[in-house]
Amino acid sequence: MENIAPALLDWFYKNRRILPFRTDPSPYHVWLSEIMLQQTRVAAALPYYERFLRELPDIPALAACDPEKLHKLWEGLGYYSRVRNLQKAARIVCEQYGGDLPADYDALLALPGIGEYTAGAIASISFGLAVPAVDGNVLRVFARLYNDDGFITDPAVKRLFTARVMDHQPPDAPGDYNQALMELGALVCLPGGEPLCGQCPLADLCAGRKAGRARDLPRKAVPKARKQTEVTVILAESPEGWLLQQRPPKGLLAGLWQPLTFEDTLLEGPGAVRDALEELGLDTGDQPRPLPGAKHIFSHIEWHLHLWRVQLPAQPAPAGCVWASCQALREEYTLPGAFKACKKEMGL
DNA sequence: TGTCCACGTCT
DNA sequence: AAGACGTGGAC
Repeated sequence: MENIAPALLDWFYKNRRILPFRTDPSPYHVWLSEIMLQQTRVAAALPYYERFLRELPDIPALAACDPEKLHKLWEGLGYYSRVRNLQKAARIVCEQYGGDLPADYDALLALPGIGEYTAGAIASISFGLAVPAVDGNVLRVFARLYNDDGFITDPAVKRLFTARVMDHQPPDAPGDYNQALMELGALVCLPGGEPLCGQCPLADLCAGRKAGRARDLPRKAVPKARKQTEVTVILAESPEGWLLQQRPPKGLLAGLWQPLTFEDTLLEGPGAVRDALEELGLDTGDQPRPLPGAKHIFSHIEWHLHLWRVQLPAQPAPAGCVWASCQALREEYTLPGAFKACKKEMGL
């Protein structure tokens, strides 16, 4: 196939979006933006990006940040391990590389939270190294360009596509080329529905378009059904504030805070709720009152939330729990989006 | 309402 | 190799 880079780069220089991490593509800026943009849309990530850099303008500041504050800066973005790995990596960078990211693909790849895609993005965009940066956009563009039926969820298919990406990469502009492919996927070679082939600089070269199959590509495996889970949440209030507990350090929503939550558990009726409170050694007060249910969908689990509200007398918080005022809840404790309905009920 | 985006990284 | 890991917005 004819080399796509000339037409692609020409299009990119005329049509690319002005984004903050492009205005100053320092290694730290590109790193942070790429981590934030994993599984997250540009529009959703931008306000987080600006605030994060205001609070933590460089890698040493990130390394030194209080982990609880770090969670707070990420609250609402999801995949919280991303920000924990970001800090782990920042500390390694400070200890091993004097606070600057290494200009080396393999060294980047070895850092926590940096996989093939992110290592390639930083190496090519910030350091000008001739390596690939293949994300979902690029896989879609190449599935169509080559009219390739392979499942892009298959690692072997990804390797083949990556080799093709490198076949077209100009040695003097690897970063622009990688970004141009992603930008084309984001603005023109759109997922689902109808790609905007009329605006595509590669339309004449595109085998998928020629075959009338662009909209059917890429192919991917059928996703597994989500596990359905019943979850009971008790919003317990005392004169000291709301009762919060911290989640375990591993697994789903690790280390984040929540109201009293019983996963895989359906407490039926106020009697069962009161028993659960007494089980924790709490002095129960008024009769627990049921609230409207709620649903939260994770990528792999569906929570059916059963909410209760109860007023308790002033007393010490059980082990692993705290009483938190609304202000403390806003400023210090990170509650994941799964508890959106609870936050509303608690006046947050 | 349900599906897709959303391969990204770690285990 | 395959499952774990969040969220919100478009359609």
